[in-house]
Amino acid sequence: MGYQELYKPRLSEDDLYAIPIDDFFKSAFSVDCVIFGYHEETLNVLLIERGTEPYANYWALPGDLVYPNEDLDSAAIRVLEDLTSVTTIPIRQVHTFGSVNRHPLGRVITIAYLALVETTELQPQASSWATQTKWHSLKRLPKLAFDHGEILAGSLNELKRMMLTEQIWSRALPKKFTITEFQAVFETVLGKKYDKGNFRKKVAGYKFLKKLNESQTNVSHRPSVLYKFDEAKFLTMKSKGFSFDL
Amino acid sequence: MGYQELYKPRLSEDDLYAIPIDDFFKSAFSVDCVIFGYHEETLNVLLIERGTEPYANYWALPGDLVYPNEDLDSAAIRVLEDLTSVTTIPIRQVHTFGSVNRHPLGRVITIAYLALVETTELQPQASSWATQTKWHSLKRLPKLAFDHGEILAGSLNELKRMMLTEQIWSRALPKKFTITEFQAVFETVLGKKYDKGNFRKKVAGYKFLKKLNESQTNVSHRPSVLYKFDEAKFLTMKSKGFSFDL
DNA sequence: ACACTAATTGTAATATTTACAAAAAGTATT
DNA sequence: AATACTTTTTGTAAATATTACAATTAGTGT
Repeated sequence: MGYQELYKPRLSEDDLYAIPIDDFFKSAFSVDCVIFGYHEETLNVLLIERGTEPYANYWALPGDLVYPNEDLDSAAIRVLEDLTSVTTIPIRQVHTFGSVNRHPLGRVITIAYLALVETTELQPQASSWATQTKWHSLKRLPKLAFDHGEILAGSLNELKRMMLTEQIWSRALPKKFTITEFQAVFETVLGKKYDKGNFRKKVAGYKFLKKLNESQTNVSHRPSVLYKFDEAKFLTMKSKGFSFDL
Repeated sequence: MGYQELYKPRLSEDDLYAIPIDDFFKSAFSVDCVIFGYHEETLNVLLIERGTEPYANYWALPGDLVYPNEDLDSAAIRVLEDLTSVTTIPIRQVHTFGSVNRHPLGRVITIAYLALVETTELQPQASSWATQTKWHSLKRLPKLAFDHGEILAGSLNELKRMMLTEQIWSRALPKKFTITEFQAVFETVLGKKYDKGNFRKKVAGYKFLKKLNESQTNVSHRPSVLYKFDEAKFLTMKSKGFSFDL
């Protein structure tokens, strides 16, 4: 009995018990990293150009197969570094994509991870089998390899959700930032505009935004006071159910 | 070179290219279903007793290996039915758990799915290698097989999140329900209490809760007006960013 | 000193939330 | 039939929060 016949989606109980357990262990899984980059009111995503089959010369999310003795989270960090030299950014699991025919070489499901960073904080450099790595504006995307278009779309939705409940926005800003900059990140990612006076009043009161005794310099207008993010306070509030209501 | 040596988490580029691609295709994946059941202010979870190794005689989430030509979502539905005879409930992917040593037979990552239903709407019946299936109160849980304790804990958090953004609560209620019943589902799952007058005023205005020309009968107090859920209206509002603010 | 720009504060009109209290609509009991 | 009882449903006043702007402030550049 060939595979196609044996592994039809619904098996009778007898068929089920007839499959040797080892026959299940013929699949692989990969991780794909959706690295969003924010800079000056625009949102980008970090892509690589594939230098190897399948989908050679296509643009793709940085991703690769997971080693048999490697945890998923570690794999995502490792793969990202292998392909783009990007390191030490916090990534979060988003969703697992597992259509039967999504990969031409066999059954490969992929676990998507995402991050949001300040575009200029990273120095991506292609390595391993990636021939290029480049930030792409979300407004002009090339055709992507595999089902990466779908993965990207799903991850963008998840990013929007996380903006309101997680501290994921914090890496899109410098260590010290103004309320105006803070507002711009939310406006860009969520695609909404807010009144600046009202936004400030709502947000400047949060304990996790710590006002510093410092202001902008060299701006040709009233300099803005700088704030920094107090992650510990944020996590306390989050554990009590905090989320942004913007 | 043995596996343990070859597949150390960080390989040099030369090592990487030395691994034959087929060596990656030695893993398997499973799905695990976290079926929460709500009934009269208590929350349960549906467990099976395993009749087979590994973890024979342990209680576990209904779950099993995915066939090589089976989509993940289909697999979750199929496995749930195979083990518990439960069918036609909507399930949602939650998270993928992939620690290297989580499964004694080899590298198996598992994709967790969850659902929330009215406990009495299901007639679970053990079948296949499940020897029993039973609702367990979340307050008194047995020791679970594999990492299912962790999966359950994570899924409960996800359930709470989904209560505010998805229509997942709708299956915990009968077709026609009172605002008081609606409130009790939220109170139970989220573990909070709300003022009944204020809750009603906030919620009864939502377009997706359609007031019927019907009331409770045979209750020894003022009978409550019945409502039904208009899913289409909910989905419209959701696509515009609606979420409960409770 | 004055113009210019964006940050920051102020404000009045609305709208919402909160904590209760009161009324309503049934059944059960006297 | 009247009264008690229970939970639903409506009402309300005080406190808060939101909204849409306007005015003020604190710098730089001319």
